[in-house]
Amino acid sequence: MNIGQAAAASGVSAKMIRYYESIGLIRKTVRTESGYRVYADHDVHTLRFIRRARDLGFSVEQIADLVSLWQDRDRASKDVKAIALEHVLVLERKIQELQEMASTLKHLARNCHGDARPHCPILEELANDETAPLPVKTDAKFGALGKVSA
Amino acid sequence: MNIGQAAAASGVSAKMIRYYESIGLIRKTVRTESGYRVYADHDVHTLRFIRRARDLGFSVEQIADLVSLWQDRDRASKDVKAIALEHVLVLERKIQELQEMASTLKHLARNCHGDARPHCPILEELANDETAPLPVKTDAKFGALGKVSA
DNA sequence: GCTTGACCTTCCCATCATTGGAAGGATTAA
DNA sequence: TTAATCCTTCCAATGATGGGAAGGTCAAGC
Repeated sequence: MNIGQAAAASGVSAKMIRYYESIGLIRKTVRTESGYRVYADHDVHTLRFIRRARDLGFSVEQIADLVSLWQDRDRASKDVKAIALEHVLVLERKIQELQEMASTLKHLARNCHGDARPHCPILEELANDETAPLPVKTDAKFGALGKVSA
Repeated sequence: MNIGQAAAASGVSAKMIRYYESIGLIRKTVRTESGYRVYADHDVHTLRFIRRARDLGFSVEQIADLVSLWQDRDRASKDVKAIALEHVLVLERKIQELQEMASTLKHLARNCHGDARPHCPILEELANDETAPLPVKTDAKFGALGKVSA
């Protein structure tokens, strides 16, 4: 099986298969005399596993861990579960972040007439200086006020 | 005001201020004789606006639109509202995607003992070939079966 | 056998917003 | 004067993916 067929059979693009090989997520395959990569059914099986994990939002690094646990007959299921639950936490943190953005925006939009007039609470809120930004990297080591005399 | 002070006052890092300038999101500032960028209060105000928009997840491109609407006294609030609501849609789509991932994973994790034994429904599901992947770019133009005879 | 088109190879570039760091000049306080 | 701090520009990296060029290979049809 060539890479294109493996791609179609696994749902992982040929580009990504080569990439996964280059970063060591999957092993280098046998090549034909002319240099074409050759894949067997079990390679496609692995690619499908990777594809499913990717669809669940796992990072390539986590996928590498999952693949190696998958191929380890003596794995402990708690190791797999730990990766999954850690990822759930990340997902839920992200979800909450996005929900906060969305609800703020919906609130602002609800109060915006959305007509031809210029008055707009959305812009007003964005321009609102009362909303203090958190500290941030400034390039300067002691912030806007200079070094506080110790 | 130097860039570091503008950064501390706005919550946008000096690095990003330079970047925003380079891509044209903000105007080039006056410089001192020695080349230091000089910022005024209204620049900080703009940077805070940008920072607030960024915190709400707007892309730089959208922020550029918002800034220009903000500075246009004759804007129509519907133009602002359209950008905001479009972004809400994107956010909600993303939220749903992440929620599906999280709920699948939680379901799988609930059924995984998470002990020292190797049996693991999480890995089983990832390895499940029944879950058909969607079509994907393969590098090949006619998929795994070759060109269908027309 | 030769042409053609589909397929493969490697290599480089772009994305998006952001950070890191190097090399070197400017400013400022002690 | 010196040392610390800040500024400058430029280059690189992130993560996962796609785009595309330049060129070699393979299979089908004439």
